[in-house]
Amino acid sequence: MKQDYPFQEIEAKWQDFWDDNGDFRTDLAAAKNPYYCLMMFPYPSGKLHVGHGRNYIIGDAVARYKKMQGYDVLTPMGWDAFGLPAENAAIKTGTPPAEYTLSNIATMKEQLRAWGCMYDWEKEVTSCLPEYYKWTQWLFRQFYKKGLAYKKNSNVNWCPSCATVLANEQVVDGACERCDSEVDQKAMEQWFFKITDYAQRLLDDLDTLTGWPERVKTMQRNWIGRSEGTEVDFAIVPREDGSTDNIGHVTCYTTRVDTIFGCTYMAVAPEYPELKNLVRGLPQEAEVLEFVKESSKLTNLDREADEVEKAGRFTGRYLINPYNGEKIELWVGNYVLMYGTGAVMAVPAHDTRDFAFAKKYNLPIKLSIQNPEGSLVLEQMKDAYTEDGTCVDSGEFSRMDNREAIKAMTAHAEEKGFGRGTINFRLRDWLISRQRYWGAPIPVVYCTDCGTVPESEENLPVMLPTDVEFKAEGESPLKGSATFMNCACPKCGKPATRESDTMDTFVDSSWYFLRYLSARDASQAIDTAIANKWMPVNQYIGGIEHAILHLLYARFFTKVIQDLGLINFGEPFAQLFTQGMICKKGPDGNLYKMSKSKGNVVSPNELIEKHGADTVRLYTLFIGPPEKEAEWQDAGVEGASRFLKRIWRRVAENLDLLKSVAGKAPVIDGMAAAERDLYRKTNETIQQITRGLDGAFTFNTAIAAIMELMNAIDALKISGESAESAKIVFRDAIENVVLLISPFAPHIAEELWVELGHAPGIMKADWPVVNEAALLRDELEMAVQVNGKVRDQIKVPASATHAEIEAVALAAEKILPWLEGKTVRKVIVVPGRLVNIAVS
RNA sequence: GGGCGAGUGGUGAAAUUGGUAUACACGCGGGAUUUAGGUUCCCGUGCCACGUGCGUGCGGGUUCGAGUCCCGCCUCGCCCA
Repeated sequence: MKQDYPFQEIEAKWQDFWDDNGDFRTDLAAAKNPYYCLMMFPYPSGKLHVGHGRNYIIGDAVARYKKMQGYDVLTPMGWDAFGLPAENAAIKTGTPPAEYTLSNIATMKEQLRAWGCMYDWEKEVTSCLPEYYKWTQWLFRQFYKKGLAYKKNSNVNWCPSCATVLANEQVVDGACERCDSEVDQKAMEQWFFKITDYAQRLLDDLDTLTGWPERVKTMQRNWIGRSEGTEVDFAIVPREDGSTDNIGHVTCYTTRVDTIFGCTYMAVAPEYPELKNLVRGLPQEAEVLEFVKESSKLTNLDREADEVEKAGRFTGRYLINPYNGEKIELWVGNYVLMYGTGAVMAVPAHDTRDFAFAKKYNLPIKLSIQNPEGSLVLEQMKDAYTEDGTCVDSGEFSRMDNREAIKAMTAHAEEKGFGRGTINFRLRDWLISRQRYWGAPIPVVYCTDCGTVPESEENLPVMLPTDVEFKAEGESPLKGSATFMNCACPKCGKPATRESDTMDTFVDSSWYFLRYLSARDASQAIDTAIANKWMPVNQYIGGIEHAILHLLYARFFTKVIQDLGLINFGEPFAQLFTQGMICKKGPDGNLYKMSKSKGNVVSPNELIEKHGADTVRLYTLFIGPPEKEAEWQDAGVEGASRFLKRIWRRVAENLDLLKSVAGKAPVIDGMAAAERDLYRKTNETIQQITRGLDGAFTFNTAIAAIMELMNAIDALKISGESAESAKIVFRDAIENVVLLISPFAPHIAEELWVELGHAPGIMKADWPVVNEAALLRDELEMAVQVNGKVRDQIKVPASATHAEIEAVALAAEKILPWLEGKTVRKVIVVPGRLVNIAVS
């Protein structure tokens, strides 16, 4: 055995061994004790840095730990391989997106292997390959048949200079990422998934996800944004010439109908469908239409944000508040979105935005809720009062508690027929259309005779064409491909045109975890029996940045697929772990998330070459609590490296000694004190690490505990002359170090395991079990405090009673001076910990 | 503005959930081995006025005892407005 730690040699060797041995290949049908360990599949961006590594290293450590516990662990890996960067690369360099993507995948696969992160590559999925996106399209078809995929007019980001549609992430501060010109909102026909049909279930089932971080569930709840409110119809006052608009009323949605007696105007969104009709022929028409045009340049995000000033225009029309018959003005406001009904009743006295708006345009303000102290005076109000209180000037509802009034007033509206209680969600339907090339084509055909027809199942996949041109400007490259666009109508066979939109890449990632389970099955998307056996995923590991969209979409897909009868569960991920990002100081001295653009990336390749994969793994896990952000410090890697060298050396320099006691179990009776201490420490370490890994993922403290055990091993000062019992305890401790560290630093563990005389394959060894007897002590060391300050340490027999401990403490040498001239008021004994003597 | 989370040595961080604050590591200082050291091995390392002292962002409180619980602030982060 080499005296120096030959990491390069052994790491390559064991990676080959795991491959050849099929340690990470799982027989899905035969497995008896399934454990599905899933990491979020990456976008193949090119090269991974050590920040990305955290995800895979945590996942690999969990997988190895669970294997040692006897589970049949499935750890698949794949590629979220569609998306914009590949298309941008094509525009820039002319490399076709497929080529670019597949070469990135090859690079990243090698990196993962070099890290020692092993996967069942037989189940690899690559979302940009026809064998995968065929089934993405097949699922679209199922959604379409269920009425969950539909087309409607919606705004897109439009760059007038590039003459192209932009994705949200291509819009930076309202300007085009590429040419910096101002981005417009342009209405286009787009495809949507009807996720709103599932809003209530997506909300309710969050309560069943006990293995998810509360934080993520809260974020999802807020995103779904369920609110209970009231819809109220405000009748439109006819024009002065007596003509009607055939509209009748404007319906608004409010969660605070209790304030409706304070409503002094109504505001509709610039996109309000009837707005043009309402202003037709009025003096205000031109100004209102101009305002609508201006507002359309703002994205919804801008309009909700505080930075953009609330603005509006009077439409020239009036409405009647059905509760009190008052005539109020109808305005159009840029802060009103086309959510709900697209109209809001404005109550300046009790809504902050309405207050600012009313002040700006000099609109009336009316108090309708009085605070509990009764101290609100309209003239002195500097801002809206939005808290609860008592209704005032509210007709028959006056003096009612406002929360009660919401119920009573909603009931009143229902009775009179001018309103109704409604549940509203903030969640909008999911816009899946992308006017892009590098995505799964939406499998729909437009036929002059049959209209919109989904492509038939036997014609799937609708393949991405290769006769395309990538230009910075203009329409989606697909529109320029004659071979793609011209097709036969699947219904009548006549010439027809294809949909040129592709699907949002979030669609691909919404079901990949199901496809892993039948990755090579050419006959179906999902193997029901296998999916029901392996799902839900036992442990999902990924970044917090996907807390909302990806996880919500994946949950939505799972529920739809359940409703399609293909699976028998409605939630995909039983246990979720979100790891924190790795940051590093950039050249400017500030701390940033590791990324190319900040110039603070650390590549694993050189580090692995210099220190070995196990060192990089160990440091990555030791850096801090895995759920929190962490700062990468190059010097820290040295510490991890030093520790592994030390373990190696300890085995190498004592190899004969270790072998001389192989197979002999420690016997507590007759152990010398030092041996007994080490044996106890070994078992305490096993206990601590096992508890840590089963609850949270406390890798950092687990590694610290192994380091402590190593310090205890060295404290024994073993040598050839030591007693055999000492050698046995020494070997036991060393063997446990090797076993306990194997999920974190698997290569060195495998090698040392063999050196210690075991058959190759440490993952087949059992995870160590605590010997409870070893944990016992016959003597306990305890601190003695006087008035809460530690003044001495005492030793008492483990069997000592409270009274006996108290007596020892009160008689302790260093304690006596503290008690002189004082009265002992109280003595608290916490066995095994401390004695506190309260004196005065 | 609302919600959630965090604030502990020179640094990354521990603390069995109300029980000896700073484990483990980095860095730094000293020593030994070595032709040499970006090696290895020891020792030391919260602060200061060196005490009967102080110390977990700040100020109060509960308790025999508070990093941990309660009240009020300050700063930072995330999410939602």
